[in-house]
Amino acid sequence: MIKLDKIDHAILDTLQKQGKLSNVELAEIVGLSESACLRRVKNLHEKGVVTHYAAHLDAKAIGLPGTVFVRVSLEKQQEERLNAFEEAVKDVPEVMECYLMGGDVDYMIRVVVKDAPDYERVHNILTRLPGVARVHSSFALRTVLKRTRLPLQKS
Amino acid sequence: MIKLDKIDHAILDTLQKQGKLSNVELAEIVGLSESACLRRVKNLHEKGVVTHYAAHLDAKAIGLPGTVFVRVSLEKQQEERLNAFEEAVKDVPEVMECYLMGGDVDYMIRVVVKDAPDYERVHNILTRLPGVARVHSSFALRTVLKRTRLPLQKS
DNA sequence: ATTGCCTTTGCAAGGACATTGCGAGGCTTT
DNA sequence: AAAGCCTCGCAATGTCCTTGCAAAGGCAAT
Repeated sequence: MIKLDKIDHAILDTLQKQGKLSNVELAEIVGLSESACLRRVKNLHEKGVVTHYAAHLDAKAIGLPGTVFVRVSLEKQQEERLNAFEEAVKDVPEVMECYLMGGDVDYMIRVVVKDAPDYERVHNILTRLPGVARVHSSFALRTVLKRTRLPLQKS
Repeated sequence: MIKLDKIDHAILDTLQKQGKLSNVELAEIVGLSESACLRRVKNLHEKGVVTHYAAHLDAKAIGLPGTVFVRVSLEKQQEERLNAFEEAVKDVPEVMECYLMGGDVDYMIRVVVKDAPDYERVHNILTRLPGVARVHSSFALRTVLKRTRLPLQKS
């Protein structure tokens, strides 16, 4: 794990909130000169702490207001089956997150959709992925909170 | 809903992948002049399609490799109770997502943590939020896929 | 405490970029 | 067909990014 001092934390915390901030503004916020600030940001990239920058869209504005949590159980828990499913699920663009779970369910998936009929389409895709035995869907009625800013405490 | 043409889609799709792209590079990718491209990007901001830009961090690199899905049931489903819980959950920085769910569970929450002991701390916080009756936790064994790029199909 | 080494900083300059105004072209409406 | 509107490309100004270099700070060993 990479050592991060207080200024690094300030940089990361700020860039998580305002990724498009100019370097001069960022430098002023964290209390560094432009060059020193830019070097630290670059370093955080090279060390892999910052993976990438992304514009975030309003899901409603582009016609994808729906969120569905899908729990997928596979037929067998063989290694090759897991890989086949995992590779296949990456090709479904509506799938935003996928986690291998402990407990009675194999995968937890978050899917974005236009509406209920649109989810039927995605549902059919998911049930046909390799190794899938059961698919259990839970619709979200409303998004209460969606955050991209990871908490940066003292490590 | 805002009307988006093919170029808008290209802009959004590109900025979702590479939010730090310079305007000149973006203009070349989408096949526009710099000024025209910049105006469209600005417009997408003003219309609320693009909400903000964010740097994305490697959760492992900053010591938060764990993901826990938490299902929270409230005591009563009164409007005021929902609001109290929702406002309180926003103040828990480890909570990255929170959805009001249909079905037998009230809220679905995704939490990031350092490890199991760290989750105990967060668990205690969550159980003490206003109106909480039951908290059911599911640890993710592994992150298979985490995407920030929403699918932009023909609407 | 002092020396030496290494890291990180601030300053300055050149080059790249963002941002505005202006006129031209295309599309829709009447 | 003509008018109006929207969006485009071009050009110029101001801001920002980016690199080199010398100085200051932190750390370890003596």
